[in-house]
Amino acid sequence: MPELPEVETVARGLDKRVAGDVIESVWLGEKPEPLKSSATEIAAALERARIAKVRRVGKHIVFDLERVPRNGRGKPQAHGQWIVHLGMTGRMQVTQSKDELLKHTHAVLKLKSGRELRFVDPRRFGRLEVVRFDEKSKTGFAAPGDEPLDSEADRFVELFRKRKTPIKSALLNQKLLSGVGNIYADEALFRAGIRPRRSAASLTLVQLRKLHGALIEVLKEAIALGGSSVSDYVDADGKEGFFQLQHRVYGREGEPCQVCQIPIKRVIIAGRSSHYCPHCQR
DNA sequence: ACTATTTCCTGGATGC
DNA sequence: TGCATCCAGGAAATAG
Repeated sequence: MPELPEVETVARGLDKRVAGDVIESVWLGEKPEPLKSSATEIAAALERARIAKVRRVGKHIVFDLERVPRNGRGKPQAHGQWIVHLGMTGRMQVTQSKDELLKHTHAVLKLKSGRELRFVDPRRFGRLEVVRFDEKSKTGFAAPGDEPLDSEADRFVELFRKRKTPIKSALLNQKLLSGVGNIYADEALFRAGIRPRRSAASLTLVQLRKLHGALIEVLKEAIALGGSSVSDYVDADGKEGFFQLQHRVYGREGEPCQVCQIPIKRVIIAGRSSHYCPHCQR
């Protein structure tokens, strides 16, 4: 499941491989498509655009697009952005055009280098959209919440301290922080020693600060290992991540806690599996 | 203004 | 072996 560390890994891989390349043509799959923008809008924004940069914003992959003047001279102009959300099973591939098309391929971009950039998503939870710049506005895509890795402790505390909802739900709320999903919410709560059902408002300042530190720590460690491969996540090179081996609670229901040996519990909060140690987390 | 619940979607796992 | 059912979950939509 692509959360912040997985999307960061994919975006870095894509930037390394396709930045500087030019999109020559776009194919989009049959309806119903996982599109937020219309197919026409997407094709119009992408065709003949140069990929200046690929980066992550929240759980979104942002392709910064430029247009090169028709005569080939003059500076490329910032033109718009292509936003890809991988959902649960979404995947970006950089392939040769002769490579076999995977089932559930919803978008194929032909690149000037002869390669293709493909979006594959069996479960169709992913989303594609474009943001086009004009003379007046070059406001790019912005995630609804704060970037977890850039968040300051004081700001983090302020975001959460008045919420009555369980801290687990608050961590998953993209309007507060953008990028945290089920795995890293559970892992951060374990590291901070906080039970997922505790209401955010009931936590002390010390606990909230500890959670802030734990979240940044676990996200950074996960990025360093290329993210977590559970179900079918792979990066832009088709390689799996390794952070799933470091999970201390997620997906470990019934296994002994690595700290106290008490079995890890699993409960449902806000419709999501939540894993925790009943002894270490209070 | 918040918070909680439902819905979307398909492959893989499980049960009888 | 085969068929039905359940489950995973991000975020938008809906309801309270």
